[in-house]
Amino acid sequence: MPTNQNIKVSVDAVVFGYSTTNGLSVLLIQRKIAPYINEWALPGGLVLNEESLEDAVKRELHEETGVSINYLEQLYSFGTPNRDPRNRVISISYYGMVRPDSFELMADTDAKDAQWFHINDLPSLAFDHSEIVQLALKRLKAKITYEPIGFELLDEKFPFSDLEKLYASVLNVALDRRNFRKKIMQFGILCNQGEKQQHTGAGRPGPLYKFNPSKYKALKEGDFHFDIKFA
Amino acid sequence: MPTNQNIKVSVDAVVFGYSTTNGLSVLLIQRKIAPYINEWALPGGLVLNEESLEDAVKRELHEETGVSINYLEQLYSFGTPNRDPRNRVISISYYGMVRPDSFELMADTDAKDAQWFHINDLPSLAFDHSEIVQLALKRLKAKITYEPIGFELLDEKFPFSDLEKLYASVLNVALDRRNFRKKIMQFGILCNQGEKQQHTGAGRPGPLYKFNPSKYKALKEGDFHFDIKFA
DNA sequence: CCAAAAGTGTTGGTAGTACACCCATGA
DNA sequence: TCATGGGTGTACTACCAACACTTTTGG
Repeated sequence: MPTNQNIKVSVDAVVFGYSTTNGLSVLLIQRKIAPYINEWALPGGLVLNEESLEDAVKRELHEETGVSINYLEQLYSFGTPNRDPRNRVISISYYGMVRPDSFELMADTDAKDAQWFHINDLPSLAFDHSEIVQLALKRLKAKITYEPIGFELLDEKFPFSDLEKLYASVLNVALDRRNFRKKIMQFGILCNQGEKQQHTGAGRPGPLYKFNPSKYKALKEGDFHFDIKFA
Repeated sequence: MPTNQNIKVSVDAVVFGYSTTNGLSVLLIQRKIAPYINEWALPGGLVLNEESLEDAVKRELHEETGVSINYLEQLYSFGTPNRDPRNRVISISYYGMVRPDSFELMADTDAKDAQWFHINDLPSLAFDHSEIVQLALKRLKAKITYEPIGFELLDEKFPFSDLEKLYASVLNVALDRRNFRKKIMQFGILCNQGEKQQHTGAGRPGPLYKFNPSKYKALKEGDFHFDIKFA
């Protein structure tokens, strides 16, 4: 085995957040060190010798932004020889989701600042990170139609309309309220919590729901398929 | 940037082949060097310093088996700390397809032998390569239902029944001949070559078809979706 | 003329889409 | 009482699944 290989391995995370008021956003850090000093980039960094790839992503993300993630999935590995101007670095990218309100952002280590940016209003990014974000978005849009991952972006208890707005805004389509509700309800993966929405301003308050992962798992064992396709 | 990282980067290829008589197979090499000497493994090896990941896969594949590939796609990156007993090595895996008859296998460099193995009759594999093959198979099954990649496994000109057998054997289901034909033909992505099958033994010979990639591309620009779902 | 594979239509069920009005609440 | 958002049913359409006999060829 030749040992003259000189390539570094890093991980990067595309973390999506969602709020009914602001829509879909991505978590970025402002770099404290060269290259691309002061520019915005994905949280991430070199993998430690004894650490799994997932652990590396979670560690870097926590160090740089203060965010801990629950849903995380590998996206793609980027290895073009000159994507990093210093050495050759391949990046194994991940994407994940959090509820933005559940964390206070705290920049640290290599990051000077950490912020949420709306998906349609991203700054230009360091390295090939724009490409990574676009790929992650594409994957999110696809995945949300055939796996119930949208719930990772909502509060644990949510009114039905939040789910509807989430789908409409992520998929960027207008959808029929009645048909959407019918479909989701048929799956039987939501449980009504018996509570009502509180102080919503105007309008009739609706009940709060909770996603039931064990019910979903049971259904998946059968030949049931979660599948949302609208327009 | 700390430079004490000591991780090597390799690529591995899961190459699928298909023939109407033998069904779906995977290309494996027998290792010439330790660890796992003499055991079967996926073709692959370390990425060179100046080489893209795809180039690395193609090079290793060609060196070790004599096969050149046309369709190739990234699968997943495996990075568990002890997956290689020597050093830490992360592997970026790819999967691809060839028509097995179009190459004579020639083992070389790290490979002592190179052979096709039927997907249901694989030997035990070195490293975590069994896991990689299983993942590739899962992806192939999924992908063949929503992208017309099956053609990569057939001869350029093929009788309709070959396509049908391919789907039946990859997806491992019995499918309705009339409905399958109806669906594929509706897409309009096959062109009849005006030739007939030759010396087929018994039975009525059918016409030969060719996949029309530009027609498919045109359709995809619209809101058309290739989609085969049976049983 | 027999065996093997190719070719071909119709029907019933199911799931998707389109669409409009009433209800509960807060201001 | 008005504005805002929540909640609900039906009819039409389009697609999918099931199903069997005839045709062409080689032996």
